[in-house]
Amino acid sequence: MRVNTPVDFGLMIRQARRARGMTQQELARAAAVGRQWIVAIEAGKPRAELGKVLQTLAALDLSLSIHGKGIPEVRESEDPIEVIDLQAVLDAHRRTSP
Amino acid sequence: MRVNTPVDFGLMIRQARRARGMTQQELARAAAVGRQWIVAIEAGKPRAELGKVLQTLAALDLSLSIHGKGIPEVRESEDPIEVIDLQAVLDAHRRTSP
DNA sequence: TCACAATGTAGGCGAACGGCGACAATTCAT
DNA sequence: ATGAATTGTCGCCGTTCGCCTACATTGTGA
Repeated sequence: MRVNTPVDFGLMIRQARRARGMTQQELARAAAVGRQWIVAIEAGKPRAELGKVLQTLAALDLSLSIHGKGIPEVRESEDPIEVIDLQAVLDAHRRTSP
Repeated sequence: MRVNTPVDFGLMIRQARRARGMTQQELARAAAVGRQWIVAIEAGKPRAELGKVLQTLAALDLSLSIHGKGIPEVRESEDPIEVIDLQAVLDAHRRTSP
């Protein structure tokens, strides 16, 4: 889902936290932040620091993607998809089951 | 592309800015932040405030998406995806590169 | 309904923010 | 090679952060 504002982040974090049955206290510990910081970010605090936001998303096993002109779809270092020689697979299949 | 750390944000912002032929000064004005703030965020400052980061992405016409368990794929109000006639695209491709 | 957990709020504290101006360093075109 | 544009760094300053403790509020289950 797209996130455009700090309020969006708050809603998403709260939703994901609840989906995992976590309390604010638990999430705070998992993300290494104070409990009131969770309260604040879930309320959409715009001046929250970026690093803690990312820590929190990670603690919730959420991932962020960025899109737009000039941004490649994937990074080299990102887990590459397996390369398959479709032709070879098909050939092999034809040989075994004609 | 996935972004996991503040450094990732910095790289993406710089890349998008250059892809648009903008100077740090111009981006700073467009995002309503100081020029030194752009310097800092592009360097990966972890304690930058969330709101300004989002302003900057908006100024670059970049969009953020969040994914994970408990997060719906799209929001009701989100702009619908373009409908593509795959068959037509494939037909055209076959004609140009048989 | 009642008690307890979960969540939201307030004040105090040291630390860091981000804007600004000024200056160095780097990049780039001519 | 040289000069301008772009980018990076420094210090000052008022503001805000985020953590903490403690207390108010809301929610939830027995």
